[in-house]
Amino acid sequence: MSHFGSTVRQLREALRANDRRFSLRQVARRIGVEPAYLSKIERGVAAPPSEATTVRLAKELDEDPDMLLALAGKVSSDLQEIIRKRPKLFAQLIRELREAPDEAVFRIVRVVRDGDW
Amino acid sequence: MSHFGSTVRQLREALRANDRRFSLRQVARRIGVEPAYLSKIERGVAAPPSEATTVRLAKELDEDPDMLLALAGKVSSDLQEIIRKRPKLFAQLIRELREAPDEAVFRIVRVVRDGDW
DNA sequence: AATATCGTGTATTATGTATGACACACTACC
DNA sequence: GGTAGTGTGTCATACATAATACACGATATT
Repeated sequence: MSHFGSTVRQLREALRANDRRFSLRQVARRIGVEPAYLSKIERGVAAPPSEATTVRLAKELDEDPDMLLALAGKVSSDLQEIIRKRPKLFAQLIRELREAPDEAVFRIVRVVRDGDW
Repeated sequence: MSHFGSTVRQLREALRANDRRFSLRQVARRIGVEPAYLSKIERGVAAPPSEATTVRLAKELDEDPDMLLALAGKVSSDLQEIIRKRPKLFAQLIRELREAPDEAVFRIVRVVRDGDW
């Protein structure tokens, strides 16, 4: 469905071009899974791994964890927790922003970050 | 952990006070699950049900689905989908708003809803 | 009193999730 | 040309999720 596996493979191969420590086997070893499993994941034979494993993989490949989690069809559990604490409020906000252009959302982020409200 | 079951029971009993159609059995029947299962859920013997069942239950009890889903430890899949489409953007926004007061978040909702973006 | 309805206990099941173990063939290196 | 490293195929497993089926005793209704 979504190209989680192929994206991972692509990222890993790119790193590997400059550093032979990024073989499938060595990466698998560093993130703590069996090579056969990572192989299946990269080829889409196995579904994307758990959140924890996906995050370790993202860090290993120097990629944004939220990005990789999204490709895996997941949303980081810390974000979910924030939403669950005020479900009505955040549900409304997020649905309201569904179609808002990137720039508009980012403008809000900036306003909130700089904190002059 | 969280009182999903007891909340459901409380909501149902409240409705039942004025309408005997809100017995556990009849509610279970209307939302399409076995009475024994709903019984276990209300007592916390079984974990909260699936998202679909939780939403049917919320509607039956005239409660906000996002609220009940939150008590069930879940986040509505339609919200997750919105986030997954622009993970970095929404992740940043939500984390930025983690500690923001309700009123501040709601002000943003209002601006977005009414605003010219 | 008979009947219907109620909530619950126990046992069971189907499906999905997240992986590990081991063997094999290919390639690269010294 | 052996040794080490590589990716992959097959099989198995442990655990969680999401429920159903049936029986039973208590309560309410007519």
